[in-house]
Amino acid sequence: MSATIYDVAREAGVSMATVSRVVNGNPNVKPTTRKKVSEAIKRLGYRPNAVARGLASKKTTTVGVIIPDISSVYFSELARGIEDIATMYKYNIILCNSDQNKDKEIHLIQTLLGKQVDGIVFMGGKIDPEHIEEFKQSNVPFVLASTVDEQHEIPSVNIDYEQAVFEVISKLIESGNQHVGFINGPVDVPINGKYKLNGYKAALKSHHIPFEETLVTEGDYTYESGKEATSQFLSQEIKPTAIFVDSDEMAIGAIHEIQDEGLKVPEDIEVVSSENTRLVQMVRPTLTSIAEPTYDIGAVAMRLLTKLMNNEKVESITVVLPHRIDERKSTK
Amino acid sequence: MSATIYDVAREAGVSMATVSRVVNGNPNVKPTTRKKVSEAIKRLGYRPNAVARGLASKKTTTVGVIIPDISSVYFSELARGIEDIATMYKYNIILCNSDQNKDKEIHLIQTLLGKQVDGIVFMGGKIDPEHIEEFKQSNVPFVLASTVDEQHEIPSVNIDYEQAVFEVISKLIESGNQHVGFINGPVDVPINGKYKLNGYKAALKSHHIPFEETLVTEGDYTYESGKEATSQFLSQEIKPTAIFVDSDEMAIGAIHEIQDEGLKVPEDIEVVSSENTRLVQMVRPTLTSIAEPTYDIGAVAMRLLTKLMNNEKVESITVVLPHRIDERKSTK
DNA sequence: CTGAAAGCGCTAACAT
DNA sequence: ATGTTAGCGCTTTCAG
Repeated sequence: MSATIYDVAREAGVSMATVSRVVNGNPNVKPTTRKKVSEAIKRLGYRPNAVARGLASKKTTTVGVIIPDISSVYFSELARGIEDIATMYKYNIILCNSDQNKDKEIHLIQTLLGKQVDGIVFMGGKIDPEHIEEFKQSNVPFVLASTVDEQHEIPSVNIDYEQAVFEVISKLIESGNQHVGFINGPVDVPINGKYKLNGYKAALKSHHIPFEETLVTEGDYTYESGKEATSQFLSQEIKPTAIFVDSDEMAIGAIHEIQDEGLKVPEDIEVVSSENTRLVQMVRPTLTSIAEPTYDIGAVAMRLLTKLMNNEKVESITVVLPHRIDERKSTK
Repeated sequence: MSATIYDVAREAGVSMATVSRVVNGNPNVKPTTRKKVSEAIKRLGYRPNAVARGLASKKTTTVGVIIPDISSVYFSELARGIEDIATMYKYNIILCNSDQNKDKEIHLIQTLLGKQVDGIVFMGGKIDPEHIEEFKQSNVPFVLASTVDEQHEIPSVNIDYEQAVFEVISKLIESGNQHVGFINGPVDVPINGKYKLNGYKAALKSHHIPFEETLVTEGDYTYESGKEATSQFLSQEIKPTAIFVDSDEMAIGAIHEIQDEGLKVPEDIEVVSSENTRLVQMVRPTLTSIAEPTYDIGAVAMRLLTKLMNNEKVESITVVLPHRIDERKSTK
């Protein structure tokens, strides 16, 4: 067995309260006794038991992170942002994959709360009343990262997806494209089905271009689905001369499908993507993309959570990070 | 405050011991009392406090995962394998990025042990005596994933890197390449500097080809470093006609550099990669690669850890998973 | 089948 | 500046 605070106290000839004080850096300890205790600690190889500490103090310095899929490039960059800031503030993270499945999500929240995490960063698709209920019932703060709560009740960190898509589509139209295709992500998640789609429609409208049902489709973020959607576009009567794709992986699929059909990007068809992961550099032509600050979304979300856990004042519960559009070789 | 086991006991008119039994599925409870307790639990919205349970039982059902960088495609796939199996066995994981920095690694181990994790999956570069010391001092099991301990003292899950590289290089030689380049990962990690390099040299030797210093170089796994290393190769007197690259991202860099120089893959230069992540499908030509079962390494490592935590018998402490070579369009 | 009671290792008043 | 003393919420003998 490893040494306990009691062993250290005995070894150093002081009470456990004093040991606790030096372990926790409490200044009310005479330097000489501090030294005595420190030596006893070293001699015994004492390491504080965080579980006991958590039970007594009701703080675990651990936060829960619920993420759809850590093996996705996009989410793993987000996760890295979260973890870096967590580390900076001395928190550890319990990482859970939800696969965007609501039952799993609810179950994970329960498990994490049972483990007494001090807060939770949640990434998911659709937030519905059942989620909100869980968030509110719990007595620890939640922050949504890259996930929107349409009611703006829950703290969240995002970019303005609608605006970003509006800009991209407008640019494409203004540079002469009358038929702009849109390969969206699953539309049951509001970011896609609502905000991004709205941005797309708004851009068309403001340029007096009629909305064409067949130019909008849905993929599942895989390379293959991007390829298939593009294949469908190319076989239609109304073919797009530019395609906006909701993920880098799908966008690479789109480019390859276009090239496989003997067409050129961007000469024949322009392609714009939406995540700006490292992948954009790894395809020829390199991908123009909405530059979503993925890492930063995670980092800012975690930072916001630390404030909430600390009962610090926060200016705004809903933070919207700026985005850019990084132009590369897949557009003219 | 949320309800405690004591509240439930009172509500149900039983002792806390009985509540504990029903919560833990102990069969020694009369069905009627079980029912009474279950109802009280539901009524009060009772949720067991895992921290208290952990303190009393000395088990946290949480394992630590130390990983170089979760945002890397390779490691995030490994992590997903770990997490899936952990979930299957009712464990949660505390995920920590080490950046392959030894001081951080040691510090993380300390932190995780302080949090009383039941076991640790460790991924890193070089395992040296200081690590081994930590592993042995602790009283919880460790498993190395995709990380070799040259002494075979610590349980680990890997593929046979030396053999895999031997096969790849042999194939390349046998199909007519006299000059095979090798862009390795950082050689201070034994998997690269020792095993993979040995495999490379052994293949040359068995085909009576002299080792050529300038055909072996080192990258840092980034796209850019793959491109640079290749550029260097192409400017040399002795140019490779085939290149084996230690990561998909670097391999894509290599392909692009070759193409940017007006050469063709595989006609002028063949390229083989080594991770077989999803990236291999996302480049043209698609990448021939050593198929390392990344997800499985994580999954098997976690499974091994569960056995160790459970004091189950394990056939072998050192598991070597099979690998394949998946041929695609970047080789003839 | 159920209850009583003693901790698990630590923090946090409250004393001194 | 240091010690005493309750718990924190649960598991786990040990009785009965």
